[in-house]
Amino acid sequence: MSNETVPAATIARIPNYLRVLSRLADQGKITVSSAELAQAAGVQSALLRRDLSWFGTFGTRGVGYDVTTLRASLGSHVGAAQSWPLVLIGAGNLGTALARQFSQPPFELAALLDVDPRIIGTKRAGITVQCQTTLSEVVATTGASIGVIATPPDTAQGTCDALVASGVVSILNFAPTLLQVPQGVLLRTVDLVQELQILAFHESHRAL
Amino acid sequence: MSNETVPAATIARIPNYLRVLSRLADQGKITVSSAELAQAAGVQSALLRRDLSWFGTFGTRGVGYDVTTLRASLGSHVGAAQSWPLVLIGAGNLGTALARQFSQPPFELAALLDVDPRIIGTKRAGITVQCQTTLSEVVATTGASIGVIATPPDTAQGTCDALVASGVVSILNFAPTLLQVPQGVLLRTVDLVQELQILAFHESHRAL
DNA sequence: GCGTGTGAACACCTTCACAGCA
DNA sequence: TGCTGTGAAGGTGTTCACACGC
Repeated sequence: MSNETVPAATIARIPNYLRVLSRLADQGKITVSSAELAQAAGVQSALLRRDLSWFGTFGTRGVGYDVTTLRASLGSHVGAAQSWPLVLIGAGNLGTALARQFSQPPFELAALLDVDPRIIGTKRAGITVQCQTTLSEVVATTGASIGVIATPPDTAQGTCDALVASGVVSILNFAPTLLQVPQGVLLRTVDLVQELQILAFHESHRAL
Repeated sequence: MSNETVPAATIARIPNYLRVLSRLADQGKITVSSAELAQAAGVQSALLRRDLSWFGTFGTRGVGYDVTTLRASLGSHVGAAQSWPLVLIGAGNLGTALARQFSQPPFELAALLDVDPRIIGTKRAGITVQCQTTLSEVVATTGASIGVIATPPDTAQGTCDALVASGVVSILNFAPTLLQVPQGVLLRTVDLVQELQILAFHESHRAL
């Protein structure tokens, strides 16, 4: 079972489960049933069990799951076992906000870059902003494989190309643009306005 | 066809199509085929046609779609015909970044609120930050039906409750917390770290 | 001939329901 | 008995492939 490809939908839910498990662990809970965990994560219990089954069998029938064990196992499958150095480009408000959120394990902010000479050298979210021209050097020395784009949309493609050129193979894009990347580079775009538009759609169709 | 419920997956793609259509319109393009449009939006042409078919038939066989007509029709179905006043709570870096992005049509930033006395009264993203205690007053006077949460996670639920109490029925949450809302309130949570975790998962499974 | 619109096939994802083990 | 793990069923979303109209 654990050798097939894990569904994308499952992967998207794992971080949720991990967050809930951490909260439960903080509360001192030892074991948890699929029903409880699912409720806290906002999904059906059968779906939770199905999701977990892709990674192995963790539970004890009649009892439930050991909170810390499950968190550790799940985390290791999701890459929480290793540390992920990141390069973040764009130190505006969005970049600064992301820098703060992306400084928690297993992620590690290797560098925060920008092109604006007025903010290069200043500190944002506890890290000194470096000049974007040092990108490939930074990638080489830190071994960062993930790049985050938080630049204005018109410079996003150029930034993306620079990231690819310097050897980054996974890119998370927050600029509202469709980016082109070569084969083999993993790109994920988060469009903040799009989320609002989805909400507006539902809102305007309430009266059905 | 247009009377059934539109799939959530389709709705999530419409903003993409609209963005591409706008770009094409700016470039002076008059008509576009489903193949071109789909390519630019990063989907299969058949999927694009299927998506459009939920809203009506817009194309001309053998020719394609009229760019401006399609954009207008699609936009009207998605709520772009009316204006959406928003209330944004949390004027930190994230809130400020969102405020700027959420000030474009059809959205209108009715108010930017915070609890921190040091930033209340200052300007962020072109709007003066108001005290959060004025929330229900602001909602009442502006008629805002959408609220955006950009506060720290520990105050997010309280903020959410306040939004609901003041009459907001759609909430977009950027705090990494699972929020509870009463029946009838539409909640959408965007977890920025989660996106990064999904990327890390794929990255750590490259060697399959 | 070309490209849309769509029935039908397919793939993916979720839920049901229950066997099996603590 | 209680809860997990999972075959089987059901539902949702995507792709195929082609009839139809320009």
